[in-house]
Amino acid sequence: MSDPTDSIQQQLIEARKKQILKAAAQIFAEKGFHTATIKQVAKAAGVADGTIYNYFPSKDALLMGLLNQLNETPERPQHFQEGQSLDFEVFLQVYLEHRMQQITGDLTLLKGLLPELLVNPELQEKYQTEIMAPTFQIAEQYFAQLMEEGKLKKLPVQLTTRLLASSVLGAALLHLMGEKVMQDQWQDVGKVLSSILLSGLKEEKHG
Amino acid sequence: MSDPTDSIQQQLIEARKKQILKAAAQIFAEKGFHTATIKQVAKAAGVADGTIYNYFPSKDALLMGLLNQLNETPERPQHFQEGQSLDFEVFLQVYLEHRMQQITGDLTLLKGLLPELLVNPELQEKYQTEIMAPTFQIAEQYFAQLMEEGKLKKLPVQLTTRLLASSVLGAALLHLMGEKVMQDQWQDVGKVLSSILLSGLKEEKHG
Amino acid sequence: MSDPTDSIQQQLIEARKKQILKAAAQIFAEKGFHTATIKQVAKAAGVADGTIYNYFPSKDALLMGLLNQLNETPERPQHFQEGQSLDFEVFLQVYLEHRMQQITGDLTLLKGLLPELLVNPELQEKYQTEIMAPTFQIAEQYFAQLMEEGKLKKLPVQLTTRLLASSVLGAALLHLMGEKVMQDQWQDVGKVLSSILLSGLKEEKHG
Amino acid sequence: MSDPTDSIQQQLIEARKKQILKAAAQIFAEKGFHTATIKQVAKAAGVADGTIYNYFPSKDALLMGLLNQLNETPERPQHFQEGQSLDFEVFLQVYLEHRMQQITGDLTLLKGLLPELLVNPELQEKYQTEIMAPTFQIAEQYFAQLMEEGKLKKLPVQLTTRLLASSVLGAALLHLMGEKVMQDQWQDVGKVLSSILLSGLKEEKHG
DNA sequence: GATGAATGAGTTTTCATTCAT
DNA sequence: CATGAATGAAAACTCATTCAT
Repeated sequence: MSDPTDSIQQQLIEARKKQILKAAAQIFAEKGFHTATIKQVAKAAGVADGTIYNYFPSKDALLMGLLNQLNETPERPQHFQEGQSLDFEVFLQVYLEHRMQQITGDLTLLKGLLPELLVNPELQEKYQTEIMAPTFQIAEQYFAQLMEEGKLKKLPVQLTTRLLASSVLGAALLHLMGEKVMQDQWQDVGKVLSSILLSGLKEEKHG
Repeated sequence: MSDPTDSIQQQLIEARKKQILKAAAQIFAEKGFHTATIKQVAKAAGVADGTIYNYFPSKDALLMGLLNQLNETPERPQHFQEGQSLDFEVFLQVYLEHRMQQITGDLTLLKGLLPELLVNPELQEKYQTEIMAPTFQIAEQYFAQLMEEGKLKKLPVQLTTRLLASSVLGAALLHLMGEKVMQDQWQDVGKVLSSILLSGLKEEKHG
Repeated sequence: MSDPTDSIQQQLIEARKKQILKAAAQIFAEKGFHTATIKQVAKAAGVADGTIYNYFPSKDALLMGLLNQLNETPERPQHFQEGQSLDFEVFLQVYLEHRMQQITGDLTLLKGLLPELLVNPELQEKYQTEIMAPTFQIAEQYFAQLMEEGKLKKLPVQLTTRLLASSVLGAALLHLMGEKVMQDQWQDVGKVLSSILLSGLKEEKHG
Repeated sequence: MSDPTDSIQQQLIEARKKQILKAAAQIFAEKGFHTATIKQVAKAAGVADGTIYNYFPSKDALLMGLLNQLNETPERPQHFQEGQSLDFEVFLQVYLEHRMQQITGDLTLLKGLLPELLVNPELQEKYQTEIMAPTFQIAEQYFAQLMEEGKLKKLPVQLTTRLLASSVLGAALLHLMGEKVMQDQWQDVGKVLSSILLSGLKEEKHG
């Protein structure tokens, strides 16, 4: 079989990488990518400066590593597939509540990446290809089917999925930017957002 | 009363400040706040490095200055007041289309600020107090009234206004992050978004 | 005419460059290129570390600058031309004595460059093209003519010029490497070398 | 008497040392002493970084080790002794041809040492005492005798031997520095050099 | 004795800021 | 006030050396 020693070595290396990435995520989120220093990350990870370079070739590579980590927990697409058996109304509500909760963690991480994501084309490309595109693709299929079945209004599918994502992303961003109401009532956001997205703001006309 | 020389002096100073801020906005948007250098801003503004420090005490102060500038063109609140005379449906559509168009410029600037906005508490505080709070306050009043009048569903007003802003902000963010669909179909975003926000995604039941 | 201010600026810049190069030559010669630090060069030049980077983009560029400086004092070729009017025997003697004297200064500089010259292809190329090739070209013409005129033996011209240079270079190298005899009797090297090169080591046969 | 185990141990240790020095010679020649890293040497030697430190106390010690190795193959002095039975003219020709061929290998190694040799006094001292001095001493005796016998011109013996060495060293250096002619016609250098050294450049006068 | 991950001192380089002209 | 050369603190990164396994 495979040399078990190798496997253990690999596991140790992976563990160390995760330890460093975790520290990086924390420090980057706290101070922002550029303001954060390798020294700070090293200290947070409990290792020496140089040790980080035994696992990542550069500070930029730490960012990439964080992205890859996001990539390795792609829980999102799965939800859409599970959702296929549910009523859409229920699904959206459940999905958004869960998503809102989850995004807080993700976004603390994203907070460290976002600045670079806006400016660094290489990172942008990676994020688009590896994270956004796959998610949107599955969502599009799901929405297209629902529209086909007459359960949803006929709207431009691609834009609709992006706008759904936008509202979640935007809410999280306001939250990160320190908007008080968004922070105080964060637990209600999923419910209110799903309500708006489902049936709109307008009072429905009666009889 | 006031010494007219002073006034002219003041105007010259203001003009110089604007010239520098304009250059800063451009450079920060292009490269991001940290990657941009004072030298680059100075060159873009057509002045010497040192000159910038005659008008702004530090690089950080340039960011503040940009925020202040945003503050001085508060066209948004006005829209809500104008909207009071329109049908909400029409208003939202018009408002969103206009907002979407305008936000592209704003966000190019915001792209330079956002990183700092996520990380720098002082800046965050300023942005909250001087820009977001006033806008939301007016919007809240407007929405509260519409709900009162039965034109809108009864929803938590504060959260609703934030979510409205969120979807716009999120859309712009996706656009900035290089999302292809959002970029290609940007001109349709306002229409589709207002459609969703008004009457939701769900197919309305027919009698 | 041309703005005299510009000219003064240029002169100041050139003076500063020379000041830094001089310090670099000294420090590189003392400690060798790699062992020398920018801090040491800066200190020797009496400027701050950063100042060096206002004049040279990198430590490597300092080396290049030193080569260029060698290039700007190409006194050697001239000698060959002057030599055309002299008897070769006299010329070689005078030339070597002068060259030996001069090379001590040059080689102190070369001592800083040589290590890199052996290893850095870019530098090597530059040295070949800009310094050696032109010198050899003139020497070749001169020697070819002398051979033509029957004043010198017919030998492969190119190799002969290189070997002439070799013996000077080698002597200087021994000197630099600390060879005692070479150092102690340095003032006689020119004379002995020209004697050997002119009529060889062998005792000439008589009658 | 002596513990045979010790002897085997010693031999193993010596073998390991040679293996490491061989790798060091190669890597130092390729990249130069400072640019080369212990990691690279270790890899080339097929051992771990740390292992090198079981045999040499420091990176500098590797240089010393290489010098010692040169010292252990002192084939040169022997040649002079053999030469005593030959005609000087033949001897010089044969010797130079052989030396030229051999020096290419030596100098590839020297290429790695030279930078340090020019700068590091400790190394310089060692090289002088252990390598150059003995060689020159034998050569001096040989030349002094030839002059005594009237086979060579009376010239300052010490300087003459150094200049002989200089021309060989210089030629090799030009070769290492990438001089094209020297590289292309390397196989002829011995012949031309011996011709010049024997009877000089000047056309001998006839009758 | 062999290993190679961890260390951290030391290096090059950048750039906000100052200040003499 | 404008200028831009000088400054030097601070950052990313390298690598000889150590030492637990």
